[in-house]
Amino acid sequence: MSTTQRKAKEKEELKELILQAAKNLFVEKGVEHTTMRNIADAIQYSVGTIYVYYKDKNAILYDLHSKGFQEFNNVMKVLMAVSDPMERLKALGRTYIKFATEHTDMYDLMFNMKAPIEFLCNAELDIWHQGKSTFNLLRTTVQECKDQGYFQHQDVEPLSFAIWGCVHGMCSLVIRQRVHNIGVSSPETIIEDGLEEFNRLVDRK
Amino acid sequence: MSTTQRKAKEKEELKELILQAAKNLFVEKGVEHTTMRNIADAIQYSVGTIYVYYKDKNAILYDLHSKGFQEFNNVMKVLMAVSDPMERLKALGRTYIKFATEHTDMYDLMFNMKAPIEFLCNAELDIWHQGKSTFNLLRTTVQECKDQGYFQHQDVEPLSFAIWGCVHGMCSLVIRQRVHNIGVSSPETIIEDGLEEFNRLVDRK
DNA sequence: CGAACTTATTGAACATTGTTCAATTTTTCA
DNA sequence: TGAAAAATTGAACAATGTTCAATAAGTTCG
Repeated sequence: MSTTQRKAKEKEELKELILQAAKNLFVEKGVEHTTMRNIADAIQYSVGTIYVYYKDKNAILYDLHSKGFQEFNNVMKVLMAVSDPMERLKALGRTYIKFATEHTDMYDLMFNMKAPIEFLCNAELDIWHQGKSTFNLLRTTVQECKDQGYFQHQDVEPLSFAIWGCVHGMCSLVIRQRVHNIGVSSPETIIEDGLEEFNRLVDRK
Repeated sequence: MSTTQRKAKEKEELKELILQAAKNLFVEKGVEHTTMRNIADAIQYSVGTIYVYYKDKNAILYDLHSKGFQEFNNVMKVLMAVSDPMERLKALGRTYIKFATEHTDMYDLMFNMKAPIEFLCNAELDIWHQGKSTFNLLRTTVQECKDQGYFQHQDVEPLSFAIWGCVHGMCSLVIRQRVHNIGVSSPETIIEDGLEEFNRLVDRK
């Protein structure tokens, strides 16, 4: 069976090679300015080969999207070690922003682009597990804050969504360039400053 | 001069015709699934004619984006009549969400899509006036809340940005389908519920 | 070893896009 | 009316995602 195993491994390796080449090109020149032929050239294979390993361009995008969430999830999960829930909540926000600003293109792909979700819908996967589990980290943390006397008379799930929305919204507005040239005093640090003020709203019993 | 005036008026009318046809098609089948030929067919002109009135597809998108902001601005400006600033702040949020959920495609174009901003950058317009003036409505309202004793020790500009981010983020997550199939209990009303909880965070002295 | 069979790879070909521009039609006005 | 100006056309182009018959490489077994 060693040959079939080796074959399978080689196939996986080539698939990974395609994925990484695609990622590099996407980061370098943007998703919509990267062609299938570009990817093929980068790995020194012909266009046709890519279609053996991926159904279409969206499939590559979805795979990248998945890998991104895996990593994102891991980064966030580490923070569950912070015992104080309010501290943890703040840390989740900081880490989220750090990820978004350091991996702009990945973040865009994960949270803004339509392609990966279209692929997901076409594939008829009715639950988006990765998104669900990341959101659960937040929901759990907010619940624990509530247990400690924060957020009295507040509903955990909608509140968690609002918090997620706030952090995501700030990142999204900056990434999608809706804050540039708008007359904001410090565009470089506006997200961090925004988070600081948001934390002040949240950290009250 | 009546002929030249009429000519100018006719040109404007045709430009508007193109714009409305484009908008209808965009709403109907999505921006990226609407072709220039589709727009031409809809208005019973040939493709070439469109290019007399618009430099390229992005120019149409930008024009639509501008018109959208004009309307958005008008809707929001009305709320400045609400004298109590905290009430006004909440009304701004509600109205923002209403606009976003009722004109999904327009909102997407205005706040998420890259094309209009790319056009803006290429045109070397260094200030995005419409975005600026809408943000100022929010900033002014937050400032007035502060004058009334809310948001003590908070910085108005970053706080305004955080508030904007929260509302935008929730809308964006829903529109871009990042909340579907995630296990949230009430996806239909999640934005409104989220806003309600956010308002509870904000409405404390 | 080598022939039959399986798998992997290729790249020309296709349909569809945004965009251009020389040719054609329509309008203007002295 | 007829020549100049303006408006409109649609075939043609380059670039894109995608397909698939043809080719090459690898595997198996007598």
